[in-house]
Amino acid sequence: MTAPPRLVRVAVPVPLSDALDYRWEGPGAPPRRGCRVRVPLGRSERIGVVLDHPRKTSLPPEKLRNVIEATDKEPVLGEELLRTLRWCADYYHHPIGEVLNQALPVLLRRGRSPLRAAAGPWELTAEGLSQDADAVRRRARRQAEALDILRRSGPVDAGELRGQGVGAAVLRRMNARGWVRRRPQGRAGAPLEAARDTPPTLTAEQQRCVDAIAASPPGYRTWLLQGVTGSGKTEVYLRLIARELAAGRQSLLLVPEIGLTPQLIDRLQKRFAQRLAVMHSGLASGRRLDAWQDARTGAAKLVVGTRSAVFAPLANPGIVIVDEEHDPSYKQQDGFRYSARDLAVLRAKRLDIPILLASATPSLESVHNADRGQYHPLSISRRIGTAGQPDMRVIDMNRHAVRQGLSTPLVTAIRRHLDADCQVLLFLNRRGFAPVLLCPTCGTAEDCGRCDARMTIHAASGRLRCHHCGRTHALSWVCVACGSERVAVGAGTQRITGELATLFPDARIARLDRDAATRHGGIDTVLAGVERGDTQILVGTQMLTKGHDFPRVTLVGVLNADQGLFGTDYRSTERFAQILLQVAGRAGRRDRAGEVLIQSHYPQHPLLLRLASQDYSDFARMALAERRSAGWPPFSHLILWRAEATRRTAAHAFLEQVATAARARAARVDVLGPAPASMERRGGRYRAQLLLQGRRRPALHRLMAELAPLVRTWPAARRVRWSVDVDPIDA
DNA sequence: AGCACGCCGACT
DNA sequence: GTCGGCGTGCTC
Repeated sequence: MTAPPRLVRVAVPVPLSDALDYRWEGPGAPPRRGCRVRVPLGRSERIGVVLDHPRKTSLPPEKLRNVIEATDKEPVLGEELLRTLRWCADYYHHPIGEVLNQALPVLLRRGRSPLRAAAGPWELTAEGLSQDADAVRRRARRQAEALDILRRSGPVDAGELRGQGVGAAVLRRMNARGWVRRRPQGRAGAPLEAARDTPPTLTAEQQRCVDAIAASPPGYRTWLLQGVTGSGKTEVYLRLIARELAAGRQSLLLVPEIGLTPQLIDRLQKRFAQRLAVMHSGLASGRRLDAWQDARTGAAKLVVGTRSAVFAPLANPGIVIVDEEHDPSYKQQDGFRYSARDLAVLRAKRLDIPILLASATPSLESVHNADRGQYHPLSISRRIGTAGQPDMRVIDMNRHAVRQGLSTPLVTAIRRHLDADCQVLLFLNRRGFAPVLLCPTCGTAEDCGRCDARMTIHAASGRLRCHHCGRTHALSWVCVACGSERVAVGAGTQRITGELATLFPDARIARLDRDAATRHGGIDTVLAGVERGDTQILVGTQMLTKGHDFPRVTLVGVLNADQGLFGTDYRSTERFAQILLQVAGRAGRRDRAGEVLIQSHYPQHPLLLRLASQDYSDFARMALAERRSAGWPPFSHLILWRAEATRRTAAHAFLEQVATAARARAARVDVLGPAPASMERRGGRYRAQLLLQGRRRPALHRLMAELAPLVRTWPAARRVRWSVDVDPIDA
């Protein structure tokens, strides 16, 4: 009688729907759920996470392979996260191994120890101390130097050692020999600093929000805070975080993009310096692991991060806060397409703690959830200070002279505000000099050869660039077709900036868009210039809309509102309203009254008229009524299959196959398409999509639970690039 | 996704 | 005669 094999079910980071079974033959008990293991896969090895210890497997015994080694003694993923991630794999119909992988910092994915990441100083071990430096010197000069330094000065930071000629590779080798080790160090527990700012007195409305949450019974509850721009939502977060700190609990604060919210991070640091862990994709992998570890151990009492921080391990969570909850950057747009906002709510529910979703312009889903009693509404309707709501007006572009995208009334207003020593913000959602290079003689525009799009003129570099695939080439004003001289049609931020320079030769003008942000010193430099008051006119794209507080801006100009008025997908109205009100909210803060001017050729457009009142709730009610009558989310649910291939037919044929399989199984699910994507050709690939729409989620997910694993086994699925998008935000 | 195997063109 | 193109198939 041989004992039955001890089995472990391992989620391996490959696009297979299910976890794989392995045999555990190692000494001792098999690793626990949530521990990483190194396993053979085909001819290579992977790091996977143990999900289960099945009694038996359906796999023929000869195919069962052994776990190579246990990577962890303690689970890297706790029960709560494991369950949540399992749920994610099911809900988003994404391979479990890839979902788990995504939730781990990259160093852990590669098998590193979570503990060894501690970026403490290096020190000698007893073994290292006993080495004869001179004997070592003959074979390894650098190692001998390291021995000398560490013997002389005790623990030394890696940076310091590098300065003295001892690189990371040398230390790694010595570490492998057991001569040196990294002294563990609590990174978030940096020297305690006194709070450097004094909390301001709350307004009555702010206080009501804090009190409502504080007074509610402990446990899960979703609060939806709708607070107009400039109403001091951040201070509400800070008070809630402080409450949790006092109770010894952690707070998780999600923000759309760290790079665009330096002011928020700055405020958090000033108030909670010693207990803050910041998590975002821009961090070096070591720092990221540090932050992850600090969150996990509880050393960090406040975890702030972008989308991926929703998977932060939390030792002792007390509250979750999602800032600008409507922001599209909470939705991952490739691979495992999760919504961090939705998952934050799910996690809070599982952790049984309150969650606050906040925005001046909440998503219609959240408004709807508040309307039907799922979420508890809170609101702040008044701004801090005496400024009040800005005055908003639409400029009829058909009735006024326009030069390079700037109408006479707007130019007059800019002059007036500059004369009053105030700042001006101009919003134009279009980078570059001009969006079209047109030949007036033969009427042809220069297209990107790889996308269904025009090339954008970037005058500064003298090049043409496609904003969709990044392709660029030299700019020639001579028409390739007929030899005539071509012209730049339309205006981007560069052109506007140039035009302003001629109109206001003495004004200090800056530009904030992706191009400007990546080139000189970045966003920070531009923002600092505006904050200091050096910059008088700031021209920018969407970046302007992301929560900056510019106290001296009194005029906001929206240069081309029409771009947003005629979107194609069901969400474009909502998106436009959010962008418009967010950018308008930059006008006038504290004690300065604001003015917003919107340039449009359709001044009577009902959406513009409605938004001019700046009553977002009123807009949301109307938009939800439209969604209801059209049967769009949140009154139905969507799952979008996308496919792209170098040949148009391949993408289409694949989705046609999916559609056929779906229709054969669909009960109470509408299968719409396949249809070409909104920009069919992009980067030389043809893109198509197939939409599954259902009144109720369970029917949709039952269908997908069968369909997705099935499709993954199709050979055809290997020949096109495809993905599944549950709750797409651009369908 | 990797990574092999496997069968057809230009080169040490 | 081989190196290597990517189609096909599999991974516990």
